[in-house]
Amino acid sequence: MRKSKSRSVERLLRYCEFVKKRLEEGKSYVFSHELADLVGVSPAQVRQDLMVFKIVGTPQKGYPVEEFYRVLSDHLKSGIKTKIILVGVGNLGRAILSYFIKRKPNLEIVAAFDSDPQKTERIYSGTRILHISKMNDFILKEDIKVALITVPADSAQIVADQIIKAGIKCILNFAPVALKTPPEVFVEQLDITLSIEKAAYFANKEAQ
Amino acid sequence: MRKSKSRSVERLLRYCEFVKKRLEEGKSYVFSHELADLVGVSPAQVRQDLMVFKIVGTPQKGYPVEEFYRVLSDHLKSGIKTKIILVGVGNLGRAILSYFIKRKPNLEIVAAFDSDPQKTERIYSGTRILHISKMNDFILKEDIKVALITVPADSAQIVADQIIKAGIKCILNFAPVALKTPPEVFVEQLDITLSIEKAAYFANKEAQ
DNA sequence: TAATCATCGTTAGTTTATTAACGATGATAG
DNA sequence: CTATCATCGTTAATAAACTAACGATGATTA
Ligand SMILES: NC(=O)c1ccc[n+]([C@@H]2O[C@H](COP(=O)([O-])OP(=O)(O)OC[C@H]3O[C@@H](n4cnc5c(N)ncnc54)[C@H](O)[C@@H]3O)[C@@H](O)[C@H]2O)c1
Ligand SMILES: NC(=O)c1ccc[n+]([C@@H]2O[C@H](COP(=O)([O-])OP(=O)(O)OC[C@H]3O[C@@H](n4cnc5c(N)ncnc54)[C@H](O)[C@@H]3O)[C@@H](O)[C@H]2O)c1
Repeated sequence: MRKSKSRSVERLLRYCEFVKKRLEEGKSYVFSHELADLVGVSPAQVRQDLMVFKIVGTPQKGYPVEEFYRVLSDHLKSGIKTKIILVGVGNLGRAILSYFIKRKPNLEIVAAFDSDPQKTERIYSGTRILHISKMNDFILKEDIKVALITVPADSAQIVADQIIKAGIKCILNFAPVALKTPPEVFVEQLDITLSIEKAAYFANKEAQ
Repeated sequence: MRKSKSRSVERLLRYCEFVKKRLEEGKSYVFSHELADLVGVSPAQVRQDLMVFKIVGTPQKGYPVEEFYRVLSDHLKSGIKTKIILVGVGNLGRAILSYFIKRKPNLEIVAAFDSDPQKTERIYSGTRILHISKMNDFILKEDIKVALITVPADSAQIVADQIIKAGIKCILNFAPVALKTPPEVFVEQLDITLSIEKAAYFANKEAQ
């Protein structure tokens, strides 16, 4: 899948959350440099992001928060509740489940799946844990498009194949393997270990 | 900090791990397209990565695994054990602690810190959990350069300021806030929620 | 009144990241 | 023996992401 403007989507999501808070605080305007600080880019980048959506501000007051929020939340569909499943209820999977409960109103982890019968057919942190054998039907019936993969590396590709076949279009993969997927499927890789190794690399470099 | 060639470092780390496995399997050569598949880039990119390190191969056999591993592991300092601390022993912090125990020989989480006295002064999954008040001295005495931040968003900046003052040079931040840090500090942001929101965005877009 | 100022929208330029392309190589097949 | 082939090293081209910079605006200050 084209990841087109993937980074700008990240920023837009953060802007949207921020201006929502502004709105609730009763503030009417926001400056590009405030948003720039929020996400860690230059004000020029922020202005460019907003230009695309024809959100116009004035040099005196900045951008009008209300219109800003309306346009962005409409584009980002932040009103729509997205149903998500999680596959692999291990240490990481449970951490995510317990974090997400009631945290984000527009994201809902509607079920989790595991191959271990000891872990399934119960509720964890408000989420149903079902056996993997029920996954295919569940995805189809509930029309799920987004999945989080938190199974061991060996199983990640197998799981990916299964869920894509069932209709999943967007995957967040925490397993440290590059998934082979058809081009229309969006895959985001979140490799915690790799990130730590990278940090370690720079630490050792800096020290010469 | 200059993130220079951050992406290529990620790939090099994966190549290194892969050729190590090759070596153990007794294979002598590897082709660029095999490495390309591994990390999800073109063979041209792989060849370019290796060119920098003067690792030369032949069109007939590919790249010699032994020299490949020697050069890369030397550059990546994968022999050096990097000491890491973790701050914030919540759900995510504990998941990481239990994952890392004995998993990566060159990375060691030597201690974890928390502000909650109920969670500290004990061992979790083989790692000492100490009270945050002992963090500064620990970083100094043990000469720690890498830290993982897994505290709530409100506390992340405070923690970052503390650890940077104590000497931390590389931070992996799991809290959903952009940290303000001096330019010489390497910060990697791992925002799980943002990644999920991004996936949800693409899922809703695809559906029109 | 006029100078100063921060910030705007926009265009141009820079940096980083990645792929395309091309001549060269030498093993293998006809 | 010669043509074909996959793959090499390398350079050029392209794409993505971001910053710099500039004229414009209008409020504020001198
Ligand atoms: N926990 C961490 O902090 C951490 C850090 C870095 C990377 N990761 C990666 O995240 C993933 C999960 O890590 P973890 O620590 O939670 O592992 P874990 O072993 O605790 O949990 C894995 C879970 O997946 C289940 N599972 C295995 N095969 C399955 C299958 N085919 N279908 C459905 N469920 C299956 C297991 O029963 C288990 O519950 C791994 O790929 C790991 O490499 C985790
Ligand atoms: N758990 C997840 O799956 C998940 C998902 C997305 C984002 N995150 C982010 O990761 C971070 C941790 O998440 P979590 O679910 O583990 O939270 P948590 O509330 O379970 O744990 C946070 C821990 O940090 C400790 N803490 C708080 N302030 C501190 C301070 N100043 N110094 C030291 N320790 C302090 C708390 O005592 C607690 O143990 C959060 O910023 C969260 O937004 C987590």
